[in-house]
Formats: sequence, C-alpha cells, structure tokens
Amino acid sequence: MGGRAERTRERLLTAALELFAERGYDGTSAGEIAARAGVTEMTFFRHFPSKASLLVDDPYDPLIGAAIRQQPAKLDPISRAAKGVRTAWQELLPPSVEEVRVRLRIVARTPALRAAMISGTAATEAVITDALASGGTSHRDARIAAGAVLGALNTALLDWSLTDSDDLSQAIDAALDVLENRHG
Amino acid sequence: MGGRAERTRERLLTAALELFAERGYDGTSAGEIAARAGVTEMTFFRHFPSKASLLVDDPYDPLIGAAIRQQPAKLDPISRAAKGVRTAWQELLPPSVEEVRVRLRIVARTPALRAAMISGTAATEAVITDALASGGTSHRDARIAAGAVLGALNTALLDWSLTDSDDLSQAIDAALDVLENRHG
DNA sequence: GGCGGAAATGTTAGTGGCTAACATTGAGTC
DNA sequence: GACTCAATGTTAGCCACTAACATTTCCGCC
Repeated sequence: MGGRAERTRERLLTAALELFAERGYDGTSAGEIAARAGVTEMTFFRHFPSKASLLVDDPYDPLIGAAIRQQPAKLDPISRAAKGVRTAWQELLPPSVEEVRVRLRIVARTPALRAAMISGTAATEAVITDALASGGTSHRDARIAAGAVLGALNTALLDWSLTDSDDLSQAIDAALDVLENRHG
Repeated sequence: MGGRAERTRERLLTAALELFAERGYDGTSAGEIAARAGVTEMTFFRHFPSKASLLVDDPYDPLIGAAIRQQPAKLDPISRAAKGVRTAWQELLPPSVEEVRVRLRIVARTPALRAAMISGTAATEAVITDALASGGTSHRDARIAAGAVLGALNTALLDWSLTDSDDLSQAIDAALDVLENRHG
C-alpha cells in the first residue's frame, strides 16, 4: 500500500500547501515546491499536470450526473440540475471540510486560480448537460442551465471558503435556493 | 487623430486575427504576431497586457449596472439581473456582430481562452452584484445571482458563436429565458 | 542473496508568456 | 536645427511546462 509514487505525491502536496501559506500561490514556484519535497521540478510535473492542479480537482462528476437523472422529468432543467447537485454534495460530504476550505481559500484569493477552477468544471458542466438532455430538455437549454447552476455553485463555494462557518452543505443549499425558489 | 500607437495596436490586432485563422491560437506565439505587425515582442506586450486580451475584452459593464438598477425592486434578484443584462445587450448592439462571432469562436475552441474569458467577467460580476445589492438583496444572494446569470450568459455566447445564426440578441433572450421563465 | 526489469526519478535543453532596466529612435515644437 | 516626449528597441531574465534520453531505486523471482 502507498507505493513510492504515491508518497512523493503526498510530499509534494503538503510542501505546496506549506509554501502557499508562507509566500502565497504566485510567490511560490514549482521548483521550490519540488525542492522542499526533496525532488526535481520535472518530477513535480510528472505527478501534477499543472501547478493549479494542486488545488483544483473535481472527482465528483459521476455522482452529480446520476443524481440529476433521478429527478422527476417534469421539472424544469434549472430545478433538476439544482436538486441533483444538492443531493450529490450531501451524499459525499467531503472527508475533511476544513481541508476543502483551506484550498478554496487560496483559490478565492488568486485570480489565476479562479480561472483554473472554472476550467476544471468543464467536465462537470458536460456531465450536467448530458444528464439534463437525457431527461428531454433541449441540448441548448441544458447547456445554459448547467452553466447557470455551476456559476452559482462556484460562487457559493468560494464565498463560503472565506467565511468561518463550517456548514458547507447549508451554504450550497442557500445558493441553489436563490436559483430554484426565488424570493423577492 | 489615430496616433502612432493606435495604428500599431490596430496592426497587431489584425496580424493576430490572421495568424489565429491560419495556425490557431495555441500555434501562434506573441513574437510571431509582433513580427507580422513589423514590431518587437516587447511592443506587443506594451499594447496588450496578455495574448488572451486580444480576444477577450468587456467594455459593457456600466450599462449593465445601470440597467439592473432600473428594474423594479420587488422582483427577485435572478429576474432583475436577467432583465438588466438583456436590455443592456439590446441597447448596445455591437457594431459588427460578425466580428464578435469571429473572436468568440476562437475562444470557444480554446480552453485556455475560455478561462481567460471568465476571468475577464470578474469585473462584470462585481458590477452586477453591486447593482443587485443596491436594490435590497443580501450581498450573498446578489453574488450568487450574478454568478448564475453570467454562467448562463457566457455559455449562451460561446454556444451562439459556433452556430450560423446572426441573431445574437435572440440567443441571449433564449438563454435568460431558461433562468427567468422556467418551462418544464 | 543476487539479478533482471520496470517504475520512478534525474539531466539537459528548449519554448513561450511575460517583466524590468536601460538605450534608441521617431515626430512634432519652437 | 536643437529639444522633448512618446513610441519602440535591446538585453536579460523568471516561470510554467515539455521532450528525449540517462540513471537510479524498488521488487519479485530464481
């Protein structure tokens, strides 16, 4: 268990988080991260395709797609996407909410990383779009609903990361509520 | 009028669009653009802060803010933002729709540029958020509504750029309709 | 215990985006 | 024609990232 590669990956990740906390994301180079992990810059890029990928990853896509497909087809696409995203996030309950927040905080404070985060959700957007389209929604409307829900979700996540609340799922609920049940 | 700087800026822009059409965005370096414009790479970066800025710019923010503030305050934030964005886009009617499409098409096909486009809308997001908050909406809900509307709008714009339709405002209408008047 | 082979890492070299410090040219002004 | 200030050029460098090739380290197998 825990092969050599996996251990180096871990060392790189913790070294990166330390350095980001000390000097910030932009003030830390990939070579410095590698050095602290006792490894070469090349090795760093073998384990992480980019510096940004240290902080933005998105392994939750299949769950979201499935949850959306289970929504009643008579609902409008915004409702289905919102409800699906909500239940998917409730189900998985990230192992360590605090660690998620640490990473998101860095992202929220670094413009270049916010762009990378959006890029990273391209796959999620495609998953949501397909799930909605399989429920009878036109492909065009499905794309738009996916864009809207992800726009709201990303904003809510970054917003939450800057607060002191530890209730992540409540923040997501509130965000999707603005979309679904619009109160004046 | 049309000082020297402005003329070089124009030459750089047309040279860039030509090269992008020939070799694609990623296959074109800033130095090559500069060379075709008869200028140095340094000069290029003096006129454009980044290679991406050749294609993504967003001078429409003030209009959007004003249009949102004129919406009736009793409406929910999603409606106000959507209506405001719609009327703002209708008012300005970009001088050359076809030129907008040419640029957006390149953006739509280049992942790195889509990220840059989102980054570029950060200012617009702030404008929408402030306009909504000034109408009594909580700051948190305003941010989320702004994220959702911009997510939908950006998706619609990129989608439209890949079609043959020349009716841009209709595409925007359809997109915001998915958010506002949700039909099953 | 040593041995072979593959996985993991290192070396070297390069491209492209972007920046800074300083020198040079250009165009209009008196 | 000298002065001046904007526009451009020169040089040098940092950082993210990639490719081709050499080297080490682990691990099972005999």
